[in-house]
Amino acid sequence: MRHIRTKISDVARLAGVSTATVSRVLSNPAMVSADTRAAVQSAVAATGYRPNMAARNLRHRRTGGIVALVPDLANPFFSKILSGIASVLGPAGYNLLIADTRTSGAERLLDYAEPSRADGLIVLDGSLPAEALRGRVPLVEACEWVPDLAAPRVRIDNASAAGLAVAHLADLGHRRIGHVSGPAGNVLTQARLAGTAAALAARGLPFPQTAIHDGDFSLEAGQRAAALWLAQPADHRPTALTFASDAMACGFIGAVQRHGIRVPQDVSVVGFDDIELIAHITPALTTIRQPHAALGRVAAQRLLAVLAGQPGAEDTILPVELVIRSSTAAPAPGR
Amino acid sequence: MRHIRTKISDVARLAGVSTATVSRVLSNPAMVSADTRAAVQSAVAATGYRPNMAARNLRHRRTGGIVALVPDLANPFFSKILSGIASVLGPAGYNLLIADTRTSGAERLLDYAEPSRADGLIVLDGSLPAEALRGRVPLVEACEWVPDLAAPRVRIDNASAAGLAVAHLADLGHRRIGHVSGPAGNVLTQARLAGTAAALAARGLPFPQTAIHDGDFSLEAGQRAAALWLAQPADHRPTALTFASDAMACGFIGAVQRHGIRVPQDVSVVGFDDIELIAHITPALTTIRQPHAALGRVAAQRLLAVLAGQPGAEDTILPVELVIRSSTAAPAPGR
DNA sequence: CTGAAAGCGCTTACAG
DNA sequence: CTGAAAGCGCTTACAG
Repeated sequence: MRHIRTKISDVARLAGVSTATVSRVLSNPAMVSADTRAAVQSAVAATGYRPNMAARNLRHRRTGGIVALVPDLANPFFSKILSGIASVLGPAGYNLLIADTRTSGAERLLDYAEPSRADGLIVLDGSLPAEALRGRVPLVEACEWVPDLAAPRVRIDNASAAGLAVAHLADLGHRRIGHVSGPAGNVLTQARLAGTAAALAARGLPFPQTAIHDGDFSLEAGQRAAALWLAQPADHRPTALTFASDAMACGFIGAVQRHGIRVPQDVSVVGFDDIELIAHITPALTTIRQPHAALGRVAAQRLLAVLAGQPGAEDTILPVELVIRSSTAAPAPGR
Repeated sequence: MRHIRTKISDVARLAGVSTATVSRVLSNPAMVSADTRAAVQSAVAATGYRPNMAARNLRHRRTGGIVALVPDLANPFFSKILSGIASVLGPAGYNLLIADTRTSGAERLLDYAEPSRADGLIVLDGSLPAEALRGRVPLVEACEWVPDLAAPRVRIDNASAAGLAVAHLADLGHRRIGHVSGPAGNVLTQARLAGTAAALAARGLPFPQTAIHDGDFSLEAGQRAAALWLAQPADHRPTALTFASDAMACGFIGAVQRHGIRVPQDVSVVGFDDIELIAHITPALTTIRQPHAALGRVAAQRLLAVLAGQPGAEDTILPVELVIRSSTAAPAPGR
């Protein structure tokens, strides 16, 4: 089925020129006279020749590949980001390699940061060890970031985004506002929690420990938060909650609804991310929209700039947006 | 920041052996005497040497990469499949390259099917041109398939899966059952539509043109189907609908709920896929569960088998499961 | 068990 | 404008 691959020497023989000339026609046609060029081009067409990338890369000391290090490929949150990355890397002539940092061990992580594996790295996992990444292949961080790693970061302002959600609820008249956080140790968790606390403090609203539920971004964490919330006395528990992810907000809403609680009449909910389905559930979720595709695109563009020798050290902060839908309302009178 | 990469000759010099010996210690240590091996290993450790993949691949005439051709990376449907693929490719020593067939042109498609680019292909897009893929790199098809392309396929039995949904609704007592299909021309659309028609016919139930809505798997298509369904007279329209995707089912439910229609009291809905959120919305969606991660894993395993020289021509059919939740019930009396 | 040498398929100074 | 030659960094028959 598969025939022997034609190589540059086959084309050279057919065109009656040297391999050097064939190579020049392919990479820098203007260097070659029109006649020779035409002869080579027809030989290329006749043989269906396509250059061997491994050989070309070896010669150029590059790989043509960029690795995206994803914390959890199975999480749909990353699909639009990866799509954004792919949309700029492809046209720029780079391959997109994807590695799931959770399933691949630390040893493989080092492999990915090898110059012979990839020309650059897009790091989407802030929990990676800085020392494994430092001083290796050029990289940019997107969404999350590794605390002690100096690299261009493309991200949102998580603290003020979280503040936006709080402000919206406070404006509606809520006084007891709770927060369901991301996983402990995650950089986003800390930033969003801090932003929540700051926004609450700025309005003179309380933020006791009991108003904070430890989550992990998952649907199940939202369900667990619902169980805890339901267990609190109705006149003490928060009348509104902000969540560090839409998935958790969704898990919470589903769980409380099964207990006869109405959203937003009995409790207001604000998510975080603006994943796709969330606008179509009932109630449609009020949330903080992250520019998923843009985060991926801009991260890829910045990496390309670094590879082209224009680092530009500052972080790129992309804007978020509060999307008000139907899961938030003024608190019930008397609450 | 980055120092010159150490290469095999550096290690050889330090260990006082030839590059051939270093190479042997790395790839086939048993070939080398214990003393030499130890000397080489400590030289490797001292220099932090890691082999250059491009060179090794060139010599081996392989790339170490597998390309997954995805119809739309932004669609979260693929995240678990890709995760399954990555979980077997990584440990097997392959890189996973991802290409979005919608954003990359036909020319780039040919590039991906180049032996110098990838050792194999996992095709997740049935709308690709067979001739571009034929006679090139080894490949397997997963989920979807290209009609005229002979290759191992890893998929579900879409027709009987669709039949499962119909049978469930018929068992509940529904007589007017509709279907919202996938995009025209898609192989899954055809199989699921045929399975729906066959199951309906087997039970002597009607399946008029008016009971079929043309969808495209998207949330918006579900909304459009809702508008059409709402426009039909209540005593004529289907009392239950099966959908070719959960996203469409979700769009439908959201839209009809906003019009005061209750699911499942006023209309029963069965989705297809079992994506993550769907169990947490209200009502929780009854659906056909596809084994997403397993589809990816098995596809990768079959490709590995092909690359190892054990093709095994038949398709692998993975089982599906009807997951009954809360979006289906007996039709209202008198309907 | 080990080394010298050829070669994987390209590209690019260096001459001419 | 074009060719001969070296070399990118490995691996593997082939000798010994």
